[in-house]
Amino acid sequence: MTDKYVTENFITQIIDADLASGKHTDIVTRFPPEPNGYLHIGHAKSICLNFGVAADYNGTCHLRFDDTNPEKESAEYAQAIKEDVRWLGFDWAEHEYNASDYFQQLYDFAIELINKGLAYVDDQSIEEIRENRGDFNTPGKNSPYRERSVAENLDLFQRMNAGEFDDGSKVLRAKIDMTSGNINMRDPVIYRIRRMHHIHTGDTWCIYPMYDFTHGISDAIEGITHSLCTLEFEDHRPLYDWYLDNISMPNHPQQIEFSRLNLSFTITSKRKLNELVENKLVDGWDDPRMSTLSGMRRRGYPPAAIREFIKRVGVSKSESVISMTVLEDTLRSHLNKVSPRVMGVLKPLKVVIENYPEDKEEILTGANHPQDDSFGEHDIPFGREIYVEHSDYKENANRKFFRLTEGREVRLRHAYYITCHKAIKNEQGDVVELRCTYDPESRGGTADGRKVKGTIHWVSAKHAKKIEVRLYDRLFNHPNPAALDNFLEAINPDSLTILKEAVVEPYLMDADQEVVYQFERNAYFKRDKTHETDLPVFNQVVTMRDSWAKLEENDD
RNA sequence: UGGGAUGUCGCCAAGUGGCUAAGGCACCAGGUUUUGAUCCUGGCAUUCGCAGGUUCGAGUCCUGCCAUCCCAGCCA
Repeated sequence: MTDKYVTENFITQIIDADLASGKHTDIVTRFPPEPNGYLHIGHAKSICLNFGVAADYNGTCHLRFDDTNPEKESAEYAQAIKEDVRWLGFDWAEHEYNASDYFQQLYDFAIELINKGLAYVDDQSIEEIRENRGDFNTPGKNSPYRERSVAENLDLFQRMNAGEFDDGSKVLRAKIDMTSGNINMRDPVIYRIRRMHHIHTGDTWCIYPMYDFTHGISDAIEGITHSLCTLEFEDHRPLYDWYLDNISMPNHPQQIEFSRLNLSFTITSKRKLNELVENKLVDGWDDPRMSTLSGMRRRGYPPAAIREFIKRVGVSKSESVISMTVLEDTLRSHLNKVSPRVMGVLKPLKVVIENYPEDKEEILTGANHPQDDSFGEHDIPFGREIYVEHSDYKENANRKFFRLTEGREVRLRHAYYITCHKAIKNEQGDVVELRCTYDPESRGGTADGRKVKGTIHWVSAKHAKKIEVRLYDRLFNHPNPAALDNFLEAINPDSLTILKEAVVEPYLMDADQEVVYQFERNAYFKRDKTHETDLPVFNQVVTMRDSWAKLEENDD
């Protein structure tokens, strides 16, 4: 059960019923992006659902580019989409298609509709068509060209295709019902004239089919059994069905709609994401704060964690906004199991251990994972001078603060007990160094049974490797930025913090740079390969849960 | 105002007329712990948008109302 991609939901119930009734024996789904932008977390839901359902039912999932509008599409986007889908962990094998592969068949089906008297060429202008479509309260008016003969429509449509008419001067429309309550059924446009170079068909066509006409027929051609899409297409379904019912097509896929994924404090609108990039509010489409798959990849989100997140969220028809904490918890619980531990100090404070010999050096060992021995262990150099986290010292600490303060003993992780005796301040009064002593007998821990509550992380000053660390917070301060008049006003000015003084133990720099490491007591980090400066850059994936911070907050 | 949909705990989400309304996140309280992490234990909806009705029995069926979302591209 747990090895499935998708938990039971209303869609899998439909599939189960279709399998039980014998309507289908093999399940075929499809992920149909338009190659006009980058994929984001919302697409991840569709990808995981379509590919996941196919995998769970031992079926097939096609990747189909919905490239019916050459105006907005590019091969670069298509390439990026393929990379993202693969990265998420899915494989369409040989089933990569384009809606444009079917342009000839689509054209022939349009001819069939004309021959059946179900489609006509309309000469009305775009404004007239809009005008005559009516609105929610007013039924539409039939086009004056609606009753043209089949022969005339055939002639005109063929000439549209031959390039005899200007862009926008004519369209092919389905003859359905201009008074329908469903505006999609008020003689929808099937083909428009648009002289534009297409990423796959080049200049062979000057007429392009519309989404509604193309999608269902493409599904049917490919033998898709269940065509899963988002809620806003619900009232397109009658049209999807109408086209398939009125052409010579034996199979009829079932369109099923589910609700989009919305994540609190984030944005998933192509237009708005683009605005962030254009206005240089982020460092490109793959900025680690972006909700794009490329951004999450660069941030260090493991694909398996994203899949798990989508699985946890479930599939339904109710509009929902998933709390960011669900994503964070999924990330943490995944990372906790797979991340090797390492010590890194983000904001270093020097500690001199006065009773540790000047020239002495020791190699200690630390487990790579506290609960899983199979991760092994690694060497950690120790010496007289070390760095500890600045926040692990507090001048006036209460009893609940079990870290460094004058006279208090703490444990250095994987090392000795030290006791702080004195804090050295600079002229401004900032603490710049701590003088401590260590207990040589305390290595390994238990010593004489003293109770030492606090254990802090550290890095040997002599062996420390400097790195740049980038901490990320939510990009927006508002739980639903998309709902704002101007979402840019909700931008969190502190979404990125760059730390250039951070140090890590040498082991990290020798280890695999592809994996996400836990800097103990801090957060999970992954090496940024894309935009490095003079120092190695590490991106914060997600922080650890911090009940101390919560405690402090509640005390205030 | 027409058409389509949705309303179960702060956020998701099971539930398909019959034992005490799953589970996750969040939150709260405790325990273990060389990460204030992890892990473990316990708490957290007398009630399912509201009001009626059917039934021995309703979150599940019926009626009415209310709220929210989507639709008037030659976009997808």
